[in-house]
Amino acid sequence: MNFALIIKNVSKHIHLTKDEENHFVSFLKDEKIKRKEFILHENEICENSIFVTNGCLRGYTIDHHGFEHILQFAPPDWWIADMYSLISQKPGNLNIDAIEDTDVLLLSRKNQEKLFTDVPKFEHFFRIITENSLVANRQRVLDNMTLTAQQRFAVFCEHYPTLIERLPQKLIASYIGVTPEFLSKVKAEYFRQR
Amino acid sequence: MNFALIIKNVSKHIHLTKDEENHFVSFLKDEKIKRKEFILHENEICENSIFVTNGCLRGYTIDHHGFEHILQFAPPDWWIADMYSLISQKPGNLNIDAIEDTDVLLLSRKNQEKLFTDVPKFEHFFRIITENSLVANRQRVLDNMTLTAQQRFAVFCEHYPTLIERLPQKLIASYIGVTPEFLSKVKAEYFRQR
DNA sequence: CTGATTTCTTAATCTACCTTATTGGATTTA
DNA sequence: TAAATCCAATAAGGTAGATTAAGAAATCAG
Repeated sequence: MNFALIIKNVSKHIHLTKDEENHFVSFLKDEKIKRKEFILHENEICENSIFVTNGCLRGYTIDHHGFEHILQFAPPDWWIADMYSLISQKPGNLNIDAIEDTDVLLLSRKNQEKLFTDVPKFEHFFRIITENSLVANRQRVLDNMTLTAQQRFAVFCEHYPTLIERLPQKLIASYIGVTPEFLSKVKAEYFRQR
Repeated sequence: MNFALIIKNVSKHIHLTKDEENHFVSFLKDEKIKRKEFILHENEICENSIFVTNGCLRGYTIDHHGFEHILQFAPPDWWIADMYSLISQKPGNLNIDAIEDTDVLLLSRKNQEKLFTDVPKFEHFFRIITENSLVANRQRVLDNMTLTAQQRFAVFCEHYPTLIERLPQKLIASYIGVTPEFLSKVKAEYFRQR
């Protein structure tokens, strides 16, 4: 099992001793998810914070017309969870499935809490990444209110260049909040303009 | 100076001794903001987490057509800040001004950091409220993608009944992401339907 | 390798919401 | 108390993006 990536991820914000590293990884469980398989369904209770080491996940809801709306992609080195359900331990509205065959590490809510008491630095770590995530989400709310579809596509291209190559276009459409048909049009215009 | 409200707010998530309470409030600075006065302008660096004890603030951006888009209201018992700027200590894009004459308590970034080392429980507290805020923002992203203007208005009514009475309609329009004219129409239909 | 399925593109029509404008009432300010 | 400003409501024309449909291209499973 390869913990190098998650250790590097954590080390961006806190410094760990060898003992603390070992203690941390002992709380993790690894899992493999095949393309199109789910790791969380809506109406389930989310038990884990999920860290992606390989492949790519997506978190999305389905509206009452049956359309999918993607809240988040999780390529390698990213965390994903249904935060509402994870915190409240009530059934959530997020589906998480694999866009490609994917390897993940799972940190259960219980283990996370133990980790916080055993190694308080981790409380600091999760505060920081939660803050960063909050900042990104607030900006996304504003972008969705102030920008046109074309501008949102441009922002996505700048912000997630690796995802642009990796993802089918209709998933990007579902993330920026337009239909695949309209994104196709928007994209054609966007590239004509340069 | 009245610290009862902020102590009660903090006590929702952590338990403080008398000493810790006193230590905490010694870090706070109080300020009064008149209606229409600013406490933060865009392109400034946000130095404080702001806690409202009285009145009401709003956080918003201005787009390149000069239209305002409200990200957040802060009635009494709420925290507000330009999280991006506060964390990065770079110039932000949020304006924060007062909708009514408002009393606030300010916790500077520096004092907050001191607080975390002096009383680690506060790191826990801020992790929790940041998580809650993240959950609300993620849901807002999804609501904006999946709901019609009328449904978003209904959600706002349910979620913030006190604000509905308190705020002029055009501010609610600016929060849910429609023009005041369209909200007027939407609202008329909404109430006709019950 | 091949048929099946998924994905992308284009185009015509449609609709939720925007823009602009006007009116009258309510609040603020002088 | 007047004047100025702000605010809610309504209406008509305009636009970004949705819907539907259908063919082309790419990808996948056997």
